[in-house]
Amino acid sequence: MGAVKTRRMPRAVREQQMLDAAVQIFGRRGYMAASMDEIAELAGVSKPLVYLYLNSKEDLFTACIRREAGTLAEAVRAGVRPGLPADRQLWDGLRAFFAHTAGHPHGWTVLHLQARTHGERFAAEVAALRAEIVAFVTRLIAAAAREAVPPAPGCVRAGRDTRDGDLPDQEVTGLAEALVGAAESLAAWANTTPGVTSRQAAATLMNVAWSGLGALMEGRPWTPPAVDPAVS
Amino acid sequence: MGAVKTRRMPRAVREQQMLDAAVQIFGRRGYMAASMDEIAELAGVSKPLVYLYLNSKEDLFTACIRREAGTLAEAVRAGVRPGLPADRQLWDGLRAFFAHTAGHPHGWTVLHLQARTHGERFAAEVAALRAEIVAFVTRLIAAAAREAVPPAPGCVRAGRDTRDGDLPDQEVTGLAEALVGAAESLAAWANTTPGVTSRQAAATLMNVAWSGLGALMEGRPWTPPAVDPAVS
Amino acid sequence: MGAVKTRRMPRAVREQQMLDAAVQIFGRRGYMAASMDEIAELAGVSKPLVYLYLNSKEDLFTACIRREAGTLAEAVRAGVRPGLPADRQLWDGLRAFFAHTAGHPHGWTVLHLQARTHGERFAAEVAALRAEIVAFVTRLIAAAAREAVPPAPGCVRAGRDTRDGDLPDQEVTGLAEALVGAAESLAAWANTTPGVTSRQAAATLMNVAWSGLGALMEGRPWTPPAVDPAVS
Amino acid sequence: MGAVKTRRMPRAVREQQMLDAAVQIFGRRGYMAASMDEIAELAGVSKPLVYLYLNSKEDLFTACIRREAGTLAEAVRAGVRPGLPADRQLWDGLRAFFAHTAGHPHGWTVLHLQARTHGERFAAEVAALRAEIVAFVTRLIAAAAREAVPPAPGCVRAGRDTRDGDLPDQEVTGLAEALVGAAESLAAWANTTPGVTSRQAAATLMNVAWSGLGALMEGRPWTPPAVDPAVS
DNA sequence: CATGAATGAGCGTTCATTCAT
DNA sequence: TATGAATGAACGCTCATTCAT
Repeated sequence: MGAVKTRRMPRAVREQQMLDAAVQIFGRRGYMAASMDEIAELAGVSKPLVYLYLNSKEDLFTACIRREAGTLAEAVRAGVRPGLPADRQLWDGLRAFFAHTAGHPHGWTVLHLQARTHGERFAAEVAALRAEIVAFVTRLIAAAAREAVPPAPGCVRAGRDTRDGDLPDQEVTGLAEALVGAAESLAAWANTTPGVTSRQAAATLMNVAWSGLGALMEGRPWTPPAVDPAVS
Repeated sequence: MGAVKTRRMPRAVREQQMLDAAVQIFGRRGYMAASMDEIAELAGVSKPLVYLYLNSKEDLFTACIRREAGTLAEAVRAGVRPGLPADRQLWDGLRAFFAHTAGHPHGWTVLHLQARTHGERFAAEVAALRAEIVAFVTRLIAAAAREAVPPAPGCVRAGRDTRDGDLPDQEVTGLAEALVGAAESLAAWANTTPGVTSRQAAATLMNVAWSGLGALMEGRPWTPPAVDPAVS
Repeated sequence: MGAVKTRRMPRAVREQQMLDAAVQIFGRRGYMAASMDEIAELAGVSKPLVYLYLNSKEDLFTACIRREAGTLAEAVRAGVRPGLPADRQLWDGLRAFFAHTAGHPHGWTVLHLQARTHGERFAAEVAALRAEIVAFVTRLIAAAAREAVPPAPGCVRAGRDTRDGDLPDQEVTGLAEALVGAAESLAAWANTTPGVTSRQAAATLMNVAWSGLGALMEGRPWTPPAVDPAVS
Repeated sequence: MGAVKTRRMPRAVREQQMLDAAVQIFGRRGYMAASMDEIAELAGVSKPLVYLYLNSKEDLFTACIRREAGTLAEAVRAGVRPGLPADRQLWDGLRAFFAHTAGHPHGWTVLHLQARTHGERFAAEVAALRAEIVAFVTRLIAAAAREAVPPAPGCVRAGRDTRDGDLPDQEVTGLAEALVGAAESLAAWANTTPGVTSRQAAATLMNVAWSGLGALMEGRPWTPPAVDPAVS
């Protein structure tokens, strides 16, 4: 392990090596437990060079987060073709997401666990990525609602108006949050459970999510029990 | 701030004070950034006493995790009445889960973020809790399937056999994982987004999840597109 | 060298040992070149203890400056008896000053050289001491002027009014500055030149200074040549 | 800021640019806090070139000291015309000294503060300059004594023989030391106190010093009190 | 002549942990 | 029971200095 000691590399290359090493160490040990010494050694350079190029531990961590967030977002974006129906887009996005996280476990750990655990400054970096994905999912849900709506012109389903605005914004966001959380959870599960492919994980999620959304939008929601006064 | 300085407390009480302080500090600062000095000070005792009772930082953290996992599990257990229908049990469990995490933010942070980011040793502790919850949800899903299946004896739904075993174990576990992940994500969302109550979060989740499960078990799953040979 | 390793000392004692060591090292190496390691070793304690008691290198240096400035000021104050004539007070003050600086060379170096060379923050600390001494000298000069004035009641010397206000404030301050600077210079000279006692140094300075002041106050100043237009 | 980037300069010029930059940085930050990076950048050259021309930080600092000492000495020398009376020579020398230090504050800081605070090696460099100035002043005092002595042939002043040898060498040196110290102190005072010109500072010093010397040489010294046996 | 790339060595600071009382 | 006193070990960061081109 540890890059072959090749001297005199151009700066850009060295920087990527350092980021590779840093993502690995940060993913394994966590931000605080990771030592710059270990990162430098794994990158095959001396510590001062890491500081020369990346300034500080904080900046290095931020650079890791940005790079990993960028490649993950790009992977999902590349997996989705905008023209297709909403369910197909979601399916493709999920497949790309599971595939990328499975292929970059350290990067995923950095984004999913480490960045959110060590200070607002880092959490904010990932929050942008998450917000982008949640927005993407939100758009798909809205699109699905629109596609699903016009069953019969003039038809009104049981006491509910079923135009797009059928689902309040906040509920849509909540649904997107739930879906993203489920996906994150399944990614970890699929990546650590032998015998589960990322395709199966995606299928499982689509199954429950898309059907649930359909039922929801067709006006067949699950009804909570009347408020139990003892629990509020 | 900090417990009132009362001398000569029985050991059990002192230990709880220390754990209270530790959970708070670990939750606020994270495992590594938390200092034994600060914990001892907040607990109102001297540092050697912390070591006398709890041996080391690792052991102290483990004790925190165990206690918080125990109280969370107990809260969920207490919220559910076994005799009721599966959907009601799930609803009650979710409500209890959201309520407890909202009421113990430091404890929840310790379990959800800190314990999973600082070494296998701690992650394993929470994994046990998560496994218990996933198992609980898995049982409910299975029960729901059983309840849903025999709608009319002799009825056979479109080409699929719809007994319990209809859904393979692995898929059920996957569904449970997804549901738990969605719940975790929604807990964070509801706890940090103003205007969203934990009840609404629970309702949103039940809506999509239960409807989705119903559709699944009635043999109307979402069908993935045929494998695109170009992407595998 | 280095205190005998005596364990478990009360805090106040240890702090003085640390300050002793720090003054010595700071005096010898300068603020920046002094290492906390060396100071701790000379004090006979571990480095963390130095930080526990004195917080940081800056604070340690400040503490050194304050202590040395305090003892020097105290020594001068103790050497002067307020009731005596101005020349006697100045003489006693000089003797005390030379004696103290000769007896505490490291402390004097810290005050005179190091503190003024390493940042405004430290310079300001010594400035207070210096201001006190300059003020003391200023008072003596003014007193001398008052004593010298009434040679004959009604007598007016050549075109100059010879009350106290005779010498403008700024000039008095300048004189005090000059005298203090001369004293500092002579202290270094006497302390490093073999065969020169601090008594001789004091006598030399009194000789020129007091006579000069006398001449000045009697209205026989040295007259600068007319302004040479070539030099401005 | 920083020299315009002009390539291919002759070595001598480049060296001067480096020394200019170094004096400025050393003066501002102090010897240890000054970084070769900053100096090279301010000089507009790359760091290896600084090492190529000036070997090391120590050598660079030494070169700075030598150059600044040289220009200061030269300025004083140029300000004094040997044929004139001693008091006029001293006055001119002081004026030149104050003017040069005021005009080269970084250089003066390097000589007066930095060089004396960072090791014998550098202190010795400035000591040479100081010795030269002290020697110059010593000569002037001696000349003044000679001028002052033969006021009236045959005249003998109160019990003291007043030829040149009247003042022992050591005392003359001490006087010169005092005067130089006073000048240094006044230079700092005049350069930092608004409303005080270097001309006033010089006048103040001449006033007290020359009158004092005069009184001294005319055999009217200040007499120290009898040794107080209690104090030694 | 000039520089981008690279490092050995060391420093200020902190922290979990223990001893002696 | 409880604590003031003390430390070994490590970490983030910087800097003077040198290759290789």
